[in-house]
Amino acid sequence: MIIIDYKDSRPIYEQVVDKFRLLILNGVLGANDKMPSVRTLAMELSINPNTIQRAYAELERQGYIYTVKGRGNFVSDTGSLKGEYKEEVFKKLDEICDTAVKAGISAAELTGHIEEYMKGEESKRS
Amino acid sequence: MIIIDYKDSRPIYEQVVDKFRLLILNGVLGANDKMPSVRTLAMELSINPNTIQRAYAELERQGYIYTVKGRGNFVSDTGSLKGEYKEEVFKKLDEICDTAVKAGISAAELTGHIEEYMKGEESKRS
Amino acid sequence: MIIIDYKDSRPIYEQVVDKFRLLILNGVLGANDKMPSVRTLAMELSINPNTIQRAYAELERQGYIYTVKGRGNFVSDTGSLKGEYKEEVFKKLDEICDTAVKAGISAAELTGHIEEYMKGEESKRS
Amino acid sequence: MIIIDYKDSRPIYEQVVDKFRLLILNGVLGANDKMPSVRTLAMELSINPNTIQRAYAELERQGYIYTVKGRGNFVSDTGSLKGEYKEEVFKKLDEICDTAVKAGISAAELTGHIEEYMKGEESKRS
DNA sequence: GTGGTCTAGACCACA
DNA sequence: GTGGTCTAGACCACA
Repeated sequence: MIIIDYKDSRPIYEQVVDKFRLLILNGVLGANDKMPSVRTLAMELSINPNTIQRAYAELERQGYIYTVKGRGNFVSDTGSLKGEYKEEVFKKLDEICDTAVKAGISAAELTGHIEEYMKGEESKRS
Repeated sequence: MIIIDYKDSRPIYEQVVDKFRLLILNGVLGANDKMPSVRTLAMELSINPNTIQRAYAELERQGYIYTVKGRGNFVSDTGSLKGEYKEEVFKKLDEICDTAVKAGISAAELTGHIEEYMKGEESKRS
Repeated sequence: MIIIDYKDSRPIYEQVVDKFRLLILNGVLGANDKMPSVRTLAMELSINPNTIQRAYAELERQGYIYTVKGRGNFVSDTGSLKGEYKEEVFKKLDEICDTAVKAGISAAELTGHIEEYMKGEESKRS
Repeated sequence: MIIIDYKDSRPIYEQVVDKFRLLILNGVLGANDKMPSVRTLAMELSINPNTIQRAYAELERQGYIYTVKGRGNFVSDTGSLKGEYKEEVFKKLDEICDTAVKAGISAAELTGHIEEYMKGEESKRS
């Protein structure tokens, strides 16, 4: 379900956070589903439990999961999360576009590329 | 000419690199212009000279500047750089869009947002 | 009668204790009333019986209930309990106010806020 | 400057966070002041550096400090923080008052006690 | 069994 | 020197 990319420069705990965010946002993990236990997942991924712990703590802080002491971690209601995630994505896009324009790339080139790319992806999936 | 944002989480050398890339790409610094000396710039920004050194090394590695021993650093021909920079930006955009789609955000929302945003920016500048 | 909030970060046994303390203090449960049996309540709330056991032990320790072997748990006389509870609340309030003042919030702001808030609550109930 | 209370049930990292929040909010530590280095503070308090690290990470997340890689941690502008802290305190007070009222303590008793207490504290300081 | 905290110690990026 | 990440391993509270 989750694969760590050791060549990725991002820290492991962040990769774990991102993987679970996707799984939760697109409904693979539904509200109140039980997350794998810290120890189990640590074993599965051959990662130290502390690292998983940190990822789960971050997921909880962001509202993706909640902890019941002695029982485990569970997925929260996805309700407002999708909106927040969208804002996050939009903000990243805006920043990239801003600096791109400053570097002399035209707005038309940027929007053109994205539309092109998304069409390509769409046709791949269909 | 260059301002460091200490509250930015990115390392200082990376901020310096990015600032110069923009200055070179949009022509503020032209081909064969002399870069400020490592020591001077370090003093100006109250930064460790090692950090500037590292930024310059990175700029040279990416082909934005070249070094003449004993004389200093100079801006390269911008020729191919703009194309490479564009590729870099496009790649970043594609990655963000990919994960966004995986999280359940539709392609239409993404392209829609970007077009909207770029139009807003364009009208601000005009 | 009792609802557990799994998203609450406090341990379950503590939530159970607090709920019963309120029920006893405001008279919903009167002196010598029988408490639900450990097993029954555990079933009702889908909670581990050990957890209820622990909550009851804590309630007994604080004097809110007493145990009769073989017969069950019963509510104590509320007599002195209300006074103790009040002390407890006052102590918590004092601590919060102390640190607030240390952080630079004025005493007037604190008392002002509380009066304001209580008036609002009072009017809601009437 | 900072003292850990091992009898306090709260985790060490949380105590460190709270101590620094007070120092920053009431101006003992001003904007852009350097925080003690993780290692130094760890030595001083005979605490593991990881624990300090965690406290600092939390302080950064809450906006009290910012990190400059390779340089250290620095105090942020206190501007909006005081307002947020006040909200936090008010929320805690409201919750306590709510449950107190549910337990049968009158609003008048609560506000009366606080006013009384704050007056007492005020006269101590003057 | 489940998560939370902490220590000891290592290694890395950055300045 | 400074912070950031990670491992190994221990101990505790809670269910």
